[in-house]
Amino acid sequence: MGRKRVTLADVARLAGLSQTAASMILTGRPDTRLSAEAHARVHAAAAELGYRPNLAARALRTDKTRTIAFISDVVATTRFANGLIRGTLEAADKAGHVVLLLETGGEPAREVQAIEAALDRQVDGFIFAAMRAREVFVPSLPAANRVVMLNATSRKHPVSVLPDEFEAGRAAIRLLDSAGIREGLALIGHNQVVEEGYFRSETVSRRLAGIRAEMDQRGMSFLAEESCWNWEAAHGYELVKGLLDRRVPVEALLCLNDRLAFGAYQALGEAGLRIPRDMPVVSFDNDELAADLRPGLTTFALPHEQMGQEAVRLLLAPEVEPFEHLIAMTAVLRQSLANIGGAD
Amino acid sequence: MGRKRVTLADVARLAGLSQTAASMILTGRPDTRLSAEAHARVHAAAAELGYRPNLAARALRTDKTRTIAFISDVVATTRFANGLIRGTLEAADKAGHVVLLLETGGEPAREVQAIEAALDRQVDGFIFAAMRAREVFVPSLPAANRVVMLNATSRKHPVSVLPDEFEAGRAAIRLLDSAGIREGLALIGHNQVVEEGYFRSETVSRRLAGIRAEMDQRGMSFLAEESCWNWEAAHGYELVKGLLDRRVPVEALLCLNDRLAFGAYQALGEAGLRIPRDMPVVSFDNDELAADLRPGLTTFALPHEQMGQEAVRLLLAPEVEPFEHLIAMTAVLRQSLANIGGAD
DNA sequence: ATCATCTGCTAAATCCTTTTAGCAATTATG
DNA sequence: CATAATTGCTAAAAGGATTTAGCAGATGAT
Repeated sequence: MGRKRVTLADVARLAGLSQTAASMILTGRPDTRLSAEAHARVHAAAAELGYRPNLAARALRTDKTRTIAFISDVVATTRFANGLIRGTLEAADKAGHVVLLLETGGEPAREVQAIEAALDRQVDGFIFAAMRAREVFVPSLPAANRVVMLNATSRKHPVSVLPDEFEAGRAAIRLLDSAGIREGLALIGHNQVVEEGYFRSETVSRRLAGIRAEMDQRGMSFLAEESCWNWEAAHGYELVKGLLDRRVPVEALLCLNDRLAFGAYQALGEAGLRIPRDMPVVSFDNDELAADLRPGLTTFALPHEQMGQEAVRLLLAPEVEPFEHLIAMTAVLRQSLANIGGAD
Repeated sequence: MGRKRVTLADVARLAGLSQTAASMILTGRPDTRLSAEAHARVHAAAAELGYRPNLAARALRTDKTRTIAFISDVVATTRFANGLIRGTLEAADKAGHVVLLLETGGEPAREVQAIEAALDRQVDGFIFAAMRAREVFVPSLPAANRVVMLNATSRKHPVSVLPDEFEAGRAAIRLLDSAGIREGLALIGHNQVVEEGYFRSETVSRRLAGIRAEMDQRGMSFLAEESCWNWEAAHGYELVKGLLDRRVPVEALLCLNDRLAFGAYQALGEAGLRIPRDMPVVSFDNDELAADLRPGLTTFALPHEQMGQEAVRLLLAPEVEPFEHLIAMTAVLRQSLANIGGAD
């Protein structure tokens, strides 16, 4: 009940040594000359009393808090956040750190507030995460602070972690080709503006660039490129329905994300077309719903969890190359593409 | 560059007053007798220097950190987490607090670790969140700590925030009845064990209890109750396909969650049945996918965001009734149920 | 024997606030 | 007019760690 917190002084007293000695021993200083016996006594005393250092006091002295700030634009609307946060949490935990979660809604004013709140608490580093990979405005920070951009890029802060979209684009084409699909392929969700990288997603433009590069190399080309602004299920439905209504002789779909693919499934279902027999479908993201679709959707997974882990690793590493760190997107093979040995 | 952090002493010096005065003025103490002029000078000095208090120092002195710990079993697997976290973040932000996010995977050892990490950082309160509402084991905490259970219950900690599942169950039946559906109704996802509340979900058993209570009152009963253990899309598919194969003359489906409903859609689609004309569907959760289904799924929304907000409110309120605080689940009307003025 | 070096340890300062106790001058009270 | 109360403010302690500077005794070098 009324027992006060155990302090270092208590430990020192029980061990019969000075606070200095206790501190040095417990923090594991390297070149101290304290005896083995002193070490043993201090550790024993700490264990006996259940000593836990007061981190506020330590922070006051050392300016280190073993806390990292995760500042994201939106946790809310997107299920993508989960993986990034989970990976971050996991890696932080392993490194004995803890995560302060802050959300800005992408509004500069709230970004400034969030940064100040984090600075006030003397976090050891910042992870700025965007839910759609893009160039993010980051208000200026005292130079000493370490920053990693997660699923985002920034002029000021060159260390960033991104999915390897270009390579995924290439791999998707290779996968289709190796399944015997070289013609009659429709691209669902092409968007000129996105492709040029002006808006929304830095990386999705690379996804497309990878697709086109690999197709060029193999002498392939799209039979149709259906374009839309947003990439929701409803848009996928409309685009594919349009294709079918116009009787374009499409033989396979490459959807730019899983929600578009979901919409495509709906349109194909209504038209009585079977996947993959009548129409194989390949997509990107590995959204949760990809596994729930019937048949399961073959898709290239955004490696969010690994990205979160990598961000923490970079943040805490003694030194780091100031580059983009690309994480591979692996194919998740399901039944929407036939002739391929499938896994879950 | 090399400029050090501005401290309270700097502010006091510039204002020509003592640190004590500066502290009292900036923390807005009520009954101090400092002159209006002193107030003005201190505020001016603080503004001029861009003073921000060192929260570590303050925490050391006051034991308050304006930080709350959000300890959850799983952020990962479930999209439900988003709403809870977002609501928490929002309300915390409004109250000038910040959120430490910790994940335990439901493992007691990690729970203990997470609590210690949070205690070490002197958080002002704990929110324990479970992704499926249930009784959660919480390792013992120093009695002084405030605790709110979010989407969870605990013997030790009586303040909890839960969705009002019972009432939602009743409302679902009322909604079906008012749409003219009184017979031929099938329940998808019934599960004896869940209903008795032994496992997984404290609240889903109430959902069922509400359904049954309202049906009894109206003299209604189910034509079929299809039971399964897990509530994934695949199970919904199997159950509904089974019903159709057995030619049970079902006229409407009440699914216990949206993923089951998703599976039901798939089975109905394959059988060539139209929703809602041939088969209306009503469900629970308002999962993200409910809006993306065709037709849109009418469902009772889990009010996760409000729940998160309420949890913070309760945590920071001066005093609180040690009860369950139930948050209403509102109907989201879409096209899967006809004869009802539909929204969105 | 003398001086330097090493060994094993500690006293005290420091980080930055908040808070307690109290001082000196002024005003009110009997 | 003496005493009490009020006003407006400050010095110093406290909170719990880390770190700097340095002490006393033992050992080694010359």
